[in-house]
Amino acid sequence: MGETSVEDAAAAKPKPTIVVPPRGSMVESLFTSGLGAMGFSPGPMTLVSSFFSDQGPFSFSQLLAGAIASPKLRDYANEESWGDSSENCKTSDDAGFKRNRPMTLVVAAPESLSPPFMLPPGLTPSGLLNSPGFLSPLQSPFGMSHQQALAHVTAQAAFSQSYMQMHAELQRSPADTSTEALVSHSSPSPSETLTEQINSEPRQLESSKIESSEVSQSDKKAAYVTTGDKPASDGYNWRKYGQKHVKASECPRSYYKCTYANCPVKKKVERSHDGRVSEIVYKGEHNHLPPQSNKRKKDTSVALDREVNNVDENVQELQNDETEEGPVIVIDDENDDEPLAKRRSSDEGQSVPASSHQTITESKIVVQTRSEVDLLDDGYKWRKYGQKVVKGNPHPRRKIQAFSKHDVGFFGPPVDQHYSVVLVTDLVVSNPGPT
DNA sequence: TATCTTTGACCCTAG
DNA sequence: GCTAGGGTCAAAGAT
Repeated sequence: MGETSVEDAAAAKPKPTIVVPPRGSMVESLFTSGLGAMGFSPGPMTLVSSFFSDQGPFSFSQLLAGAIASPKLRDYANEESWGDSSENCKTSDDAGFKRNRPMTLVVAAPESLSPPFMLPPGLTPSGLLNSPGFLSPLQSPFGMSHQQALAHVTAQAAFSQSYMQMHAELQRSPADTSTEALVSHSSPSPSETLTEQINSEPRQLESSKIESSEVSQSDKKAAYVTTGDKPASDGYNWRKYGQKHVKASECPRSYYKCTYANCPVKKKVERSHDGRVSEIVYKGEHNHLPPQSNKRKKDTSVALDREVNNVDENVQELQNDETEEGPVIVIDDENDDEPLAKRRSSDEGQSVPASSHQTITESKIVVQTRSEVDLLDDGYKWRKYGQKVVKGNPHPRRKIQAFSKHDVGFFGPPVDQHYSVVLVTDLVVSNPGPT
């Protein structure tokens, strides 16, 4: 991922904002009360894209922008007075929006789409991205890194927006605002509904995949990225064929192949030093149904179950790390034609069928925060590994790195003492599974 | 004995 | 053409 492109992305577009409101309950209650009871059963991208179906075909990026730009949502934000003001959030004229917003979470939208979009209250970015209500790794069959989760945040936001449209009269509930409330909800949340949908029937998966394919027509890359996946329950058998330390990550990376005959699917699993899974990257598409019985080897099951447990632990810890004030986060999703990573020609041939449903976009997420980068409240710890003066930017750029794939340019405070941080990651819109 | 994991070496690609 | 880095192979060891 080129640093230049990150600079371009940061410099080219003004970043409208999404705001993390103070701890509240309404949207949270949306996620906890569940949409499943409403009888929804399309795939996740169907759900998201259907909200904007009357506006023509959209890429995932556009969907995200659409969520951000929703006037309904803005109206709702005004009504609820979730946040107080910030100069960085002067992307709309809604004074009410500015009134009560605390530290802000800002997600960028295309230039023409400026109204901010409110995220569920009561969640800091880290908690938000890792809460079960947002397709937690345990619930999602393919999980996501926190940057990828950012994209899901906006997708979920679009989802909640639609929900709010359908329930305009929904009253504000005094629900528990604690993270535990999100964890222990009994009825399926919208995200759960989505996840269950993905998990359920191959036929439904087919539908989901088609939707995701439609959503990301412009994407040219294949392979899907997951984090904190639930390997033990992904239904497939894997054989480890390699492990390596990669420079981009402090975590050792393990390589797995699907053991099914002639199945081209591979996955990479990265673990942190303490053995926790930090990222799982799938590549290719299964050409078979998942094994129905417990045919997996005992060792594999044990190892993978351990991964699942680790991911659970991670969610808990990140939630515990939450603070009241969240950073300003800007999502700038760009679908460029840059190669995702070096790929061997043999891989390209086997893993990217012409009709591949797997899509991936290289996403740049700009985070604005009042805090120093080391304190960036996204639930992860960062280390500085470089600093340089960037042409056209009076502030030195500090480079920080988290687990892997997150190349970050860090700018000085541009406005109102907010720092801009560009996260570069692989945003996934995909539904792995049998065909 | 079979299967799986480990790990060093090799291959390929990008810069 | 060289080098660095990621991905894969395959022999050896472990279970």
